[in-house]
Amino acid sequence: MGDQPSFIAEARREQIIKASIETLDEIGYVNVSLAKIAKRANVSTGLISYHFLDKEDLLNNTLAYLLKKQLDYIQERISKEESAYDKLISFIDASLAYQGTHRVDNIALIEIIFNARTPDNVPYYKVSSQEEDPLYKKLQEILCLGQETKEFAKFDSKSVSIIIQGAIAESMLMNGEGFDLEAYREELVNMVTKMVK
Amino acid sequence: MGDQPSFIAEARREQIIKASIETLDEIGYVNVSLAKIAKRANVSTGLISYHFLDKEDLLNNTLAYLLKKQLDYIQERISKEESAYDKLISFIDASLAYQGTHRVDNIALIEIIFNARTPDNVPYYKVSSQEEDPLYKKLQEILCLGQETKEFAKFDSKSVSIIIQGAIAESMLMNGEGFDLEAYREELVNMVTKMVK
Amino acid sequence: MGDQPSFIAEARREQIIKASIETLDEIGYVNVSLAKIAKRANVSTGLISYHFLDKEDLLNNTLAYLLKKQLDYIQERISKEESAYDKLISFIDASLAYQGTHRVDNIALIEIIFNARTPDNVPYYKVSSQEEDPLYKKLQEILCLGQETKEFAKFDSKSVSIIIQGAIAESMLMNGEGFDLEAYREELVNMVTKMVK
Amino acid sequence: MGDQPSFIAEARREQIIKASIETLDEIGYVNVSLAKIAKRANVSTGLISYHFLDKEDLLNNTLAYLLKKQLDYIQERISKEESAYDKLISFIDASLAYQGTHRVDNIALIEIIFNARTPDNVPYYKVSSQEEDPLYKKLQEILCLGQETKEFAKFDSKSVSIIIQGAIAESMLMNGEGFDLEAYREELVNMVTKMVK
DNA sequence: AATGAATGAGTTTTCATTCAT
DNA sequence: GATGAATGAAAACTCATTCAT
Repeated sequence: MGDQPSFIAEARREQIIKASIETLDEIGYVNVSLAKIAKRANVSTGLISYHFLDKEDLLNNTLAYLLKKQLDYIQERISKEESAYDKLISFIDASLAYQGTHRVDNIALIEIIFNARTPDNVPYYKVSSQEEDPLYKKLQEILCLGQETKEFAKFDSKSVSIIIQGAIAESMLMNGEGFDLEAYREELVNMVTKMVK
Repeated sequence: MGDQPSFIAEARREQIIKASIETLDEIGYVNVSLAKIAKRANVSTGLISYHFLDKEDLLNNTLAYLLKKQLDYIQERISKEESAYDKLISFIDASLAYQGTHRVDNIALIEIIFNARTPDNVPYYKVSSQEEDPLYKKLQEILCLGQETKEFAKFDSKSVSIIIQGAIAESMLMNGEGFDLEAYREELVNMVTKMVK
Repeated sequence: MGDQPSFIAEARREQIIKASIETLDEIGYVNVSLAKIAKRANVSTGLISYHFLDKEDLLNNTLAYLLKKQLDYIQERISKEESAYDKLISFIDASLAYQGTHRVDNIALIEIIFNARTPDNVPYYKVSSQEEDPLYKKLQEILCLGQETKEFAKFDSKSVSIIIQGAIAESMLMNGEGFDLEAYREELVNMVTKMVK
Repeated sequence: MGDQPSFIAEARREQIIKASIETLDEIGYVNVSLAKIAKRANVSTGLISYHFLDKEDLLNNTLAYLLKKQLDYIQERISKEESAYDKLISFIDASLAYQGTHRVDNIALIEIIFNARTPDNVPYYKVSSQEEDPLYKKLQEILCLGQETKEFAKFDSKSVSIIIQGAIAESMLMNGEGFDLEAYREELVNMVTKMVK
């Protein structure tokens, strides 16, 4: 009747996306198939094709879902802070915290970004950087703000945002007994403070 | 009579590994198949199975080849420096330079590490971190050396090595017109100097 | 909603099983492939994988189908007789008759039993003997019944059932012009009568 | 120089045939490959192709080797007896004994006979029966001899030889705890005596 | 909106065989 | 005589996708 997807359709799409996330975490992008996602979602394979154009479309939607979830989480924390410095620390804290509390989402995110390619074979990790990534924009915004308010020293905000994002991303890959997230957070805040002040 | 592989076998293996690297760069881990690698190497698929146990074995050998190549490159640069600080800057310079001069190798490396999983589905990027990665060991070694010689201030060498590695790794993903590697290098050296001194 | 396979699925399964039987007869277990069975059944290979777990599963189902068919045929004949002796002769007659009227089924049965092995390489002909084979049980039952009713003399029913089954099985392998089934039937009944009376 | 195969060639052929027998026993006809036989014989696959025309030729030679071994064994025992009856019992004893003492050879024999087919897809078990099989001929010879000497009663020697061969063959398939070969031998001799006298 | 049946292409792997050395 | 390198075909199986119902 209308153009909007019905409630039930929207619910199904989310159900499938969630199954997709769990499957990505469990067996990895390479081993993921629509059949396995369908089984986990308790629906038929045909239904996935009905709700999504194709496999690529499903994974793009899953990626968008994950990115939005992460962005919302972090943005909400930042918005509570006033000063640029407090926002920056909050950005780091939230980013690190998200890894701990949303492990499955995080793995799924990594799996898609580092495995998916556009139809002309450009890797997503090359596409979705800096220019377009809202998290990158947010971080740079904070750094620029701090420089405007003289909270921060002079530096190339682009480069520093890459360094900070790298420090956050790299810690995602750490696991096992050897890694103490709390200690890392403290040292990272330390170092970032040295960098920007 | 010996157990060592013959010259000709070794040459073929390297030929196949190189074809594997180029194919990984071009179409990505997910789309790689033995048939495509074979076509690029101008050999039959059967020959790949003859020289390698299976696909996993081929990619493990490709990974080892790439890691050794990268490590050799960086280590050679570091060894020319005397002080811990010079070694550290050299480590960063060499790491960034390697990205520029070995683009294809680098993409192939990323593709394998972020896509391959062990038979029981543990991602390689979780397996091959810190504890075992010789590059990580090298970096930490330099940091500890600097602290012993009082060149560097006190800090948690593990955490700082993650930050530095993250800054290097993150820049690998940058490409396109927006990114100025030279400027990034300069700012990174700047910031690392602030961190360790 | 139920767990039972749909009518159409069941029909397809039987169609594939029948194609499997014909193919086994024509080219033998060793040369059988899913592709050849699919071609004979006029379906795609994928459909076989859709309806059966794997090749082993298909052949196990084919075997079960053949065994049930044979057992039903023989049991129906036996049940019409009253005395143990009549049942015994009926068992032999039915067994021999089945070979003549179900030549293709019989070859397929032999092909599977003498060629298939369990995943740990135990031949089926070692697995499916005496203890479990319902035909063996039936035969022994008849022999024991005859001994209880004093129709038969004393003898080791296990051994005699092996002798009789052997005589039936061996004749399956006879073909060509030289073999006169009717004469064999007569002599076998003769000899079995001598054995049990 | 001459036309006869050299000693060394003959030795190699036997080495390969023996490896072939062991492999047939272990993994069955269906799973046998030249590569596996070569590995067991500690030679290259190429060498098998050098000494035998092709796979079929190797298995035909293996079959001939096994049949001769079995025939020699049984014939040697029979020849020691004088009367037809003693020869007959000796035939049965030797046949049953061979199974116990040459288990591996026996399995290999079964595997070839029930799996191999001629190029036009006629199963070996249909080809090698009665008319041509020397063991069958031997058995029939004994039965006819006994009838000539009046040791035995009148019966169709062809049919009875099938019954006896069947009784022997069937017991080959028996294994496991349930089967008592000694008891079976005794009862079989019993019954055969009833049949022929 | 949803399913299950079906396809055809593509996957990895194994195989018998050949041949230069 | 013997090897190891190489091929091309065929194997079993999985997959994304389509479609009738």
